[in-house]
Amino acid sequence: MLTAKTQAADPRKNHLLAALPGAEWQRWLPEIERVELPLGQVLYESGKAISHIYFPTTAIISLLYVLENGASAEIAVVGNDGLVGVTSFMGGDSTTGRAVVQSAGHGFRLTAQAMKDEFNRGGAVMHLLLRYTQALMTQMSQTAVCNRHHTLDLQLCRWLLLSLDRLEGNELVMTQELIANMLGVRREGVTEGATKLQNAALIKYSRGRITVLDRPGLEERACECYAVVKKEYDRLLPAQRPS
Amino acid sequence: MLTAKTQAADPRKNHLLAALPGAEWQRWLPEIERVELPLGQVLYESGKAISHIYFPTTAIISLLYVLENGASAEIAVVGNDGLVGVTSFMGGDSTTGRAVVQSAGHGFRLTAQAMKDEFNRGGAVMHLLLRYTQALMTQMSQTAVCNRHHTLDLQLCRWLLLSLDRLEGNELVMTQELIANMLGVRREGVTEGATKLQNAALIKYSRGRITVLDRPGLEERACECYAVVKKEYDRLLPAQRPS
DNA sequence: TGCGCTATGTTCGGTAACGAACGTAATATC
DNA sequence: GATATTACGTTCGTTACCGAACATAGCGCA
Repeated sequence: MLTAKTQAADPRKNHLLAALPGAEWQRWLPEIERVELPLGQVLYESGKAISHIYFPTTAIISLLYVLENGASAEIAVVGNDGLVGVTSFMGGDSTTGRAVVQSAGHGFRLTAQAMKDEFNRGGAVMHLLLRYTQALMTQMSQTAVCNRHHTLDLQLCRWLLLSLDRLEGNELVMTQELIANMLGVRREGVTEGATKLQNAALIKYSRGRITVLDRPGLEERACECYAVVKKEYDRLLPAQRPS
Repeated sequence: MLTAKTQAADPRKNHLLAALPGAEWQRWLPEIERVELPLGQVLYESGKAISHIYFPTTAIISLLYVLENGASAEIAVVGNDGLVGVTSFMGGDSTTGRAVVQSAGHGFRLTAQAMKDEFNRGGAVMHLLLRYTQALMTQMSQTAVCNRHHTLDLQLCRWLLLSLDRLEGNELVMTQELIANMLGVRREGVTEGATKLQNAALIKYSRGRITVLDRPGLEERACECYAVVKKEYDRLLPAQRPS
């Protein structure tokens, strides 16, 4: 019998969980645990062992790196398209980065050990996880290049689109300050960029709520980086429902 | 009987090959092929299927990304510490990046299919390759952050050290033009940075030959990024000789 | 209703890197 | 030994972003 709660939070909203073959899905079901992911929560910290792997459904997680002087930059973003904690099955147990909830919501989690065991069974699950990891590497590469060559305006468009893809609806709940931290720039720079986008009638925002008015226009304005990453995700992780 | 040629190019100069357990090593030996890697050779191209996996011994390979407008940036660098073509066993078959020989030398290669088969046997080899891939991800992350926050001078130090670690001796054969392409900056910027380093008696250079005079000084001057990556490589891939 | 907090807007001087053009010097080629 | 080529050096105006300081405006809450 489905309770209201389980209905409200279907694990299969997460694409990776949804892609599990029937047998694996049955095996995982008792292992996964639903968790709330409030804004700002740190899922793992640089150098520390990872305890759980997270599969976001409605939340968005930022993988970011914090320098000694406190400056930070986002390396990649994970939503219902993926999982947080690839390092568990890659064998490192820890990373040099940090994972933070960038947009509040929910997700499911599995202990790192359970994840490792499932991975080591090999087969379809392993290959799915590896393909996801490669997609993540693509996103990381593109971020590096984008940081180097593209202006803040373009990067802001890319970032908004990446976030939007991982949410329902067309509204983002996040302040310019937060965005600035993610992009590794000053808050004032984001204000400037956001103002331009608002003047162009692409978005509308007020006190931590950004509404996207013209998504095609935003895509038009974004740098190629967004499209490249999206295409690669689609290629590596085609939408699939298990039988 | 060892010929002069095989002596001059021991596959086990590559750390990953050196780390193979005895049984695997015996199985791989007839499969690997020695190749010359001249400056500028492209080992794989964006979007195209990878035919071979390369294990550099004396060459250095740059993984870089080229934007639509021709601008480029290095994502990571691979030498005798690793392999080029993780995408073969990660399942994607192709990448969005490009691999170019940045410093001429030699290496060994394996067909992508053979690599995939070896990987899929699981066990120690698979885990070794995955740990290497994680180390590579660390390098990519750090590059992204470094691109964002550090000045050209610092990045130049980091880059020289990364290259130096993958070569024998203390001399790098590469022009400022090439370095500029790798770092994704103008050649003039590299001239300026290199001049400063030379004035500080850290390096000496002339027409495509850079000699490192004071390596500790260079490390001192580099941003934290170099040390972080090195430490993570050492952690994930401890020097090991198989029994 | 007003107080205070937080989000956003604006300004100003400073700097790192860009883009382009041109100068110089070391090595290669004949 | 003259010339071409390639690598490096220098200059100048421009731009994107920084750092800091300060102004305003929406919103919760007493």
